[in-house]
Amino acid sequence: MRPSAKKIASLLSQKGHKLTAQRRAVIDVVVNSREHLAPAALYERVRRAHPAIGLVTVYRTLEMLHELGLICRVHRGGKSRTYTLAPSGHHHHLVCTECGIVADFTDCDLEVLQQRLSQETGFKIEGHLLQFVGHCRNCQGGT
Amino acid sequence: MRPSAKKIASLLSQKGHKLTAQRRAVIDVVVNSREHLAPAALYERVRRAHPAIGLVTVYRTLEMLHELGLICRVHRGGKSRTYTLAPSGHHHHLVCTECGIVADFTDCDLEVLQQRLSQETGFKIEGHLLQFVGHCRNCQGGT
DNA sequence: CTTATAAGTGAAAAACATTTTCAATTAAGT
DNA sequence: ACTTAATTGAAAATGTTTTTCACTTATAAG
Repeated sequence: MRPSAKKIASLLSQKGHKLTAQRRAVIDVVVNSREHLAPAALYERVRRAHPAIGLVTVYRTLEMLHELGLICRVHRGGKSRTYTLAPSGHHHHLVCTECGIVADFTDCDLEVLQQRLSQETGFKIEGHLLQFVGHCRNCQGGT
Repeated sequence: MRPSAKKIASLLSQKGHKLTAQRRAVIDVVVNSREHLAPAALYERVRRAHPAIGLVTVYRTLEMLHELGLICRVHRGGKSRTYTLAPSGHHHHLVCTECGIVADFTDCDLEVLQQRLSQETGFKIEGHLLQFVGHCRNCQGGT
């Protein structure tokens, strides 16, 4: 179940952050978007409800929400980051290289591999990034 | 076995590209570096052998080698790309978030997962990105 | 309800990595 | 050697993200 804007706002203030109109506006957009959005795209949408907001504030708010684990960030090849509401817990992505749509999935079964790598390399492994790329149903016909 | 500079150079000209001093210099650095290097870092090293080279040329050469599949590119969280000589075939990375060092590994066993996802989502999956992050042996003590 | 103040804001500038442009240079085939 | 299309490098353009700093405001205390 996706968290509501109210829930996120209240978590924010519990953590000692102020609840400004700008932050509410950013949270609203994130909560009401199914897609992964880049800061610039989010900024456009937020402006509809709050025309005076600055792009900087959007960046800052997204970073903050990300640090609190409330939204999730995906890096897409050098271009820009995208953010989306964090589904509860650990998950991964399936990205369409044609249209950029992102599907989520949750199970990955990497513990065994992780443990072996940890032993072999001496790394203390703290996380992983798993992402499949391909073409979504809609983009399979075309050139 | 890692390909030699000669081998790469000859592949380049086979593909109809000119063999310039600048390209040779970039190839030499890539072949002689064990690490994954960002274009700027590569540029610094190439300048030792070829002081007049431009950063643009380094970018262009890396892009070209990458398109030919001769070197491999890693995206590291929004910052910059890094390049390294392509080990033969499929492989993945283990990145230290402290010092940025990258270790490679080759086996990932994702076929089963991939097939299931493909069925569930309708995606035609063409590849995947698997990367572990953590702290390497040297960076585990510090703050 | 005021007040104090630390947190938050936005415009502009800085900081980056990367790409584009374009005139000058050069590798490689004839 | 000659020709020419590919390549180069400086500078400018682009695009994203961060920093700076003077101004504003949410929130807690009185």
